[in-house]
This record gives sequence, structure tokens and C-alpha cells, in this order.
Amino acid sequence: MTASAKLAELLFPDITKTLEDYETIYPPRVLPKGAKVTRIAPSPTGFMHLGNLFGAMVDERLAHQSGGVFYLRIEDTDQKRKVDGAVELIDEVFKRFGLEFDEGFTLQGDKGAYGPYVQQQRGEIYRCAAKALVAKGMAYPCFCTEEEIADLRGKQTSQGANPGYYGSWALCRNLSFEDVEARVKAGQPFVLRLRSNGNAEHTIKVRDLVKGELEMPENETDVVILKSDGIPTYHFAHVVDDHFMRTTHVVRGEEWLSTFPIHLQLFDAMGWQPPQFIHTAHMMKLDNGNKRKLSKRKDPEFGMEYYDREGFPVEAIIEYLMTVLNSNYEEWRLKNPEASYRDFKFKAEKMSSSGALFDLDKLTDISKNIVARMTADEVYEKVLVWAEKYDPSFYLLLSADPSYAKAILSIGRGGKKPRKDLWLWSKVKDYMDFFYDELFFPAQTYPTHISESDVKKILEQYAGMYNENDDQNLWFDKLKLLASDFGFAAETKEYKNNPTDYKGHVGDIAMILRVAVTGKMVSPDTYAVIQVLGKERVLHRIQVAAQSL
RNA sequence: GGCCCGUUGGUCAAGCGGUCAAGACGGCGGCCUCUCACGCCGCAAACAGGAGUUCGAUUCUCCUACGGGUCACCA
Repeated sequence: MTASAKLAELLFPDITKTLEDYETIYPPRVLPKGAKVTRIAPSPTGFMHLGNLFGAMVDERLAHQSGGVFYLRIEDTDQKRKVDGAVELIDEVFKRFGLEFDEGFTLQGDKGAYGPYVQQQRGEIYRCAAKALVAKGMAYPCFCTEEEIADLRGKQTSQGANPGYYGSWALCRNLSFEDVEARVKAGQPFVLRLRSNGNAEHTIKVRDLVKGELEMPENETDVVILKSDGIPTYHFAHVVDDHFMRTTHVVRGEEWLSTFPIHLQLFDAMGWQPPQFIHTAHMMKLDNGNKRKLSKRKDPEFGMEYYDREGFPVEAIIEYLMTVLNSNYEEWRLKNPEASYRDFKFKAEKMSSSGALFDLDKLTDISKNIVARMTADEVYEKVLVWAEKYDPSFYLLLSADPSYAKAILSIGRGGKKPRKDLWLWSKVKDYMDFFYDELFFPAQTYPTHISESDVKKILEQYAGMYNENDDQNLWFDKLKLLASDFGFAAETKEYKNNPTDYKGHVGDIAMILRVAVTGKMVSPDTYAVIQVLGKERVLHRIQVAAQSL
């Protein structure tokens, strides 16, 4: 038995399976040619952000567009950051955005043949892989304490050396078997480190599907692959999992680019073929004139909860992300306004290699367009779902009379040029509140260039001539009549030509009516509004308004 | 600081040696038999800087500046 084999047995006496065993347990997938296997691997930290969704969409499109597999893995190797309810949140967010996994973790248990899909449950697999590395002499236990490491770093910086555990700085690299055995038997804690054969003076060519071929220094650090609790670090878990889960394409944030050489080295040490990589640029935010990565702490718009609470339509967020993800998406959308985003041919090569500023204006615009295309029924359903969660009293109002609510939401909807004033479910209430007597606030002010007595008389007179069966033309003709009676121009153009001859024009009459009936100077088409309000409400509001003057 | 990556209008971006340098959002102005919204028309607005290579550089190379990322028993 070689020394390293002995060491492997000493360190991992409980591991009896071999790598070959796992090769047969997790055989290469049988898939159509070109099919991609992707995964999204969030950490259960209780916080889901735009980046998670961003990456998930790339993964999902890549997999499903190619007839491959898209799966969910939970990366919970960091005990300290684990939060209760986090996996439920992950599940909820992906479901809400309509992302469907072919396999992986689910709240009901794992689905698929390449599990477990929760890293915490894969300990034996990692340890087996680690054992193999030790047996090959490519990994070793390190007993250095935190203080010793800090000490090392201090020495390195004072000497101008690069900090890190590598080369001759790697104190535990060449411990004798006897030494290790004694320490292990004494119960001294240790981490397992890769015995790097790299040299940072040398460069390697690495390939990224969006950034192309890059030149990076070789990894020379003896990185930790198993922490002292026996749980792998990200680096090692990634390599082992993506190998045995047979991932073909790894999509991850570009913060991983600098550790890319470590991963490649690890794949090589294991004797495995690495998958393809896509390092995605971060979503940025402008802060004091500088761009910076969207941050969990400072930017509420980074968290998915924000979008839910504000009531952004999920379709709008997906649409926005797609425009950011593939530069030719908008162009495609113009030609295919009705198509599902899934019909778009997504290409990794079309992804931007630099970070885009998060653009709320753009999102708003997209959202307006999407909501404008929805039917009143759809809008109603979505507002209802939002209100149930965030505005119970409004929910009650809406659900008490669905057909009234839908009539309101139908105003200006469905034609060639639909209104686009709705884009957030949380703003729907402001938009339609005056339709409900419970939320209606009678106006305090009318346009100032019209005398109060005129307003009062116009309202009284209008009440007498109002007929709920008038069509829009007749309705407007009556307003013109009123206009003439009170010294206002019946035609706007006539007023514009001779402004001094009139107190105002027919638009002012319409405005008086609008204000009386809606309490606002701004509203959708007044005729449509009074039709929906109905005779009783209209007359009552006009009377009350006239009396208050 | 070392190492990587990036840099076209305010923003997102087409472009891949020869273009009057697309388009979208935003802004501004105008039009549109009731406000708003919609729609339509128009305007302003960009190749970070400097060297090369070339007949010719936004496009290729190098340098500088600026921005970003990363240097953990976190992912």
C-alpha cells in the first residue's frame, strides 16, 4: 500500500464505495444530440434576487430549447447562512415565474435519478471523491488554525508575496504520514486541501461561451475542498455535483470567473471532462455616479419580494430580463408581439459580456405594454391575487362585484390603441378608486378660470339632460349645447381662434362633469366612466357636487 | 495592490475595416372634434484618450484612464 493510499484510508475509513461505483450509479445521460443539461443551484439563504431569476432563465432556455434537462439543486453547504423557509421561498419564486424543472429538489422530495439534489445529503459522494484525490496524492489534510492562517497572510503581505496557501507557504503540504496519523488520532481538526500542481506564473487558456477564450493564470493555491466539518466548499461540490449530475452547461455569475482555473484544475485532478461555462454579467445600479453590482442590502429592487409587493406582472419581469439577456430579443418581439418568449431562439453568444444597469423606466414601459394587451378578466384576476395578499380591504371590494370591477378595467382596453396607464398591481387602486363610493373623494376644486356659480349651474342643468342611454355622440352634443348656453365655445378650434370671445370651450364643460363625477382632473374617458358608474351614482354625485357649491 | 473582465447617446444596445454610426426606453417639441393615457410626426443626444497596423479604423494591436469583479473552512 502506498503512503497516499494509507493516508486515504486513515482519513476516510468509512468510505467503501469507489468513484467507479458512482459512475455506474450516475451514468451518462441518454439525450438527443446537442441537448443541454443545466441547473440552477441557489443557496437557501432566505433571499431570492434578480440574479437568481436571471440565471435560471438562461438555464431553462438553454435546456428546454435543446431538448435537454433543467434541474434544481440546493447548495446548502454553508450551515451558517441557512435559513428556515428558504427552500420554500426558492420553490415559490420559481413557480411564480413559471420555471419548470425536469428534475431536482422539490418540496415533496427529490425527482430524478441523479440525486440527492440537496448538497447536505451528498456528503458520502464528496468524501468518496476526496478520498480518491488523497489516494492519488492530490489532496492532503491541513491542520492549520485560523490564527496560523492569519499569521501566514501577515508574513506574506509584509514580504510582498501573494497571500494564500500555496507552494512553500503551505505548511501542512508535506506532513509525514506518522505526523498526520498522530494528529488525527488525537482528534485534531483539519481541512482537506488540494495539492495544487499549478504555477501562477503560467497561464492557461479557458473558454467561456459568452466571453470567448480567455487567458488566466494557473491556480497554484491549495484550496480547501473539504471544510473541517467534512462538508465540501463550493469549488469541490460544484465539480463533483456537475460531474455526477452530468451537467453540460454551467451558468453562473461572473464573480466565479476568477476561480474558474481552480475548478478546471479540480476537474482535471479528478480525471473528469469539465462542462461548458457561461459566466453572466451582473445587473448593475447607478450609485453616486458609479455603477455597482445590485446589492442585497442596499437595493430593494434586487430582491424578488419587491416585485411581488409592488405588483409587477411576472410576464413583464420575464420580458425585461429577456431583453437584457439577448440583445436581439426586442427586435424579435416587435415582429412577434403575440408569441411566447419561449419561441425566441435564445443564444448564449448574444449575451452581453458587460453588466447592464437596471432600468426601471424600461421595465415600466414593458409592463405597460404587457398589461395593455391583457383582457379585463386577466387583469382582474391578477389584481385580485395581488390584493388578497397586500390589500385585503381592496380585495373585498373587488371580489364583491366582479362584473363591476371588470367593467371598470375594460375602459380603454382591447382596441387598437389601448390605454397604457396600468403597470403595477399596487397602483390599480389609485386608478379605479373613484368608482367605489367607499373610496370616492368628492372634488374640492374645479378649474379656476370657471366661476363657481357657472359650475353649479352647469352641473344642475346637466343633471336634467343626462340620459344613460345616450351614445357617445349624443352625450357630447349635449355638452356642446351646455357650452354654448354658458358662453363657452362648442368647438375647441373656434375657441383657439377667438379665445377672448369665450369663457372657455366644450372641454371645460367635460372637465366640470369629470371632476364632479370622479373627484379628479385626470381620468379615463368621461363618457366611458359615467357609463360604468351607472345612472344612480352619476346623478347622485352630480347633485352632491352641485349642492356643495 | 495582484490577477481577470469590460468601455458606442442619460439607459439598454446594433455594428463585426469603408455606414449620413440602427433601434428601443427616457427627455424635449408638435399633432390628434373632453383631461389623461394611447397613437402619429419630429428634435437633441454616442464610438473614453493616445499611439500604431492599414489607402481607410467604432471595428485589429499596444499603452493610459475609468468602471466592474475577485483575492475565505461564503456561495
